[in-house]
Amino acid sequence: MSARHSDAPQRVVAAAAEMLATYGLNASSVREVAKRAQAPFGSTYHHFPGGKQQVLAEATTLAGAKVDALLDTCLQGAAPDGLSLFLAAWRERLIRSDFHMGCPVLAAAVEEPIDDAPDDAQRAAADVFARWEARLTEALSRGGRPSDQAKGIATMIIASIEGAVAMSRATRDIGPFDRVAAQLESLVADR
Amino acid sequence: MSARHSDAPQRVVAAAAEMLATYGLNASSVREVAKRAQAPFGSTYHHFPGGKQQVLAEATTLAGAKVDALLDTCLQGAAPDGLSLFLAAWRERLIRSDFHMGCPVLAAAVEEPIDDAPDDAQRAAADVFARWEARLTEALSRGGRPSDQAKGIATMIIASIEGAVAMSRATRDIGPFDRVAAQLESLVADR
DNA sequence: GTCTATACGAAGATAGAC
DNA sequence: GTCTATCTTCGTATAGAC
Repeated sequence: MSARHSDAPQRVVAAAAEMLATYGLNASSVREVAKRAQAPFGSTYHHFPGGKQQVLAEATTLAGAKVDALLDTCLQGAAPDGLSLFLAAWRERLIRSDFHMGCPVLAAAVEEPIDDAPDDAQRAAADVFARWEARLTEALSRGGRPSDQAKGIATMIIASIEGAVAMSRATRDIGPFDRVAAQLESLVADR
Repeated sequence: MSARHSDAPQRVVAAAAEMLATYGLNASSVREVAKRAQAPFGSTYHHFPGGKQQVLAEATTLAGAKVDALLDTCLQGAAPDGLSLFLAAWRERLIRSDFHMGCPVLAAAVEEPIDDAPDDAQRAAADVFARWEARLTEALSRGGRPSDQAKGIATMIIASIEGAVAMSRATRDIGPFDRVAAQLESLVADR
């Protein structure tokens, strides 16, 4: 089952997601992304006619889908245990990258184009956030939470993890992340 | 009491903080910052020999100090009420900017230099986060929280507000921020 | 279809006129 | 001290050779 076409475009999108996580949106140049994907620079505009905007929007969507799949896996069990698994995965990512890798979706969310460009990556980030919220809300409801409470807690989980990852990155200290993780586990266990 | 020297450097730092909040670190060019500060471009390197790194690090520190002062003002009263005031200020900022302005400190935290540059802005962000945590921890302790609980809650407050602001920006919807605010008020009121 | 070579603008930073 | 003009590098994007 070999691919009919080159899989360079997939590698490009994956490399873009990695760059987003560490360097942010503006610093993730098409040149450098192609270089890290070991793909020729010129072909990028053949596979991605929308240029940089398209590459980074697709990278944001891909990264969001990966996290969504992880969430799905973690949340098969009971809600508190599932959250712990998810938190452990984020903790591992921070440690393994020596606090250099954050969340690519957050990167797309906080950098707007300086002119009035279409801002596709930020829209992709909005969709991803909504998807994560929906998945967590559903899991919390399944776990017995009234659905109005569930949505608030779901948003809180996403927001605080995003913030905690950023704080731990900046301080190069797992402390902030661990403190937020403890608060979240207490919040979800509570009833 | 006129200033002996021009106050252009101060305007430059303030303009840099504004750009950080909306466009992020990499997009905040020295040229554009000087232009918005109505300061001549060439003088920037006279006042800031450290170049872009120095301008944005100082902008991060300044923005952090402003928020710290706001926190201080809000937290003069009781802890739950003080938090509400602080949340209201952030909510206002999101709405007034039509969801375009986020937190400049977060911007400095999540964008690393692509080479192995000194990364002064990120270090400044780390200091700011630590300062905010300390201020909130102290206020919560004053409010009667055991100090081990206080620090965890303080970190949670900062992380979740940062994440919520980013989520509301991306989705152009105050919903995420309001849900997190409600969760935080319940967390702090709880005992 | 795939990629090299290039156009064009904007970035960071500096030299040197005033 | 203050700022204009410029150097160099790197960005996005594309034209056109293979």
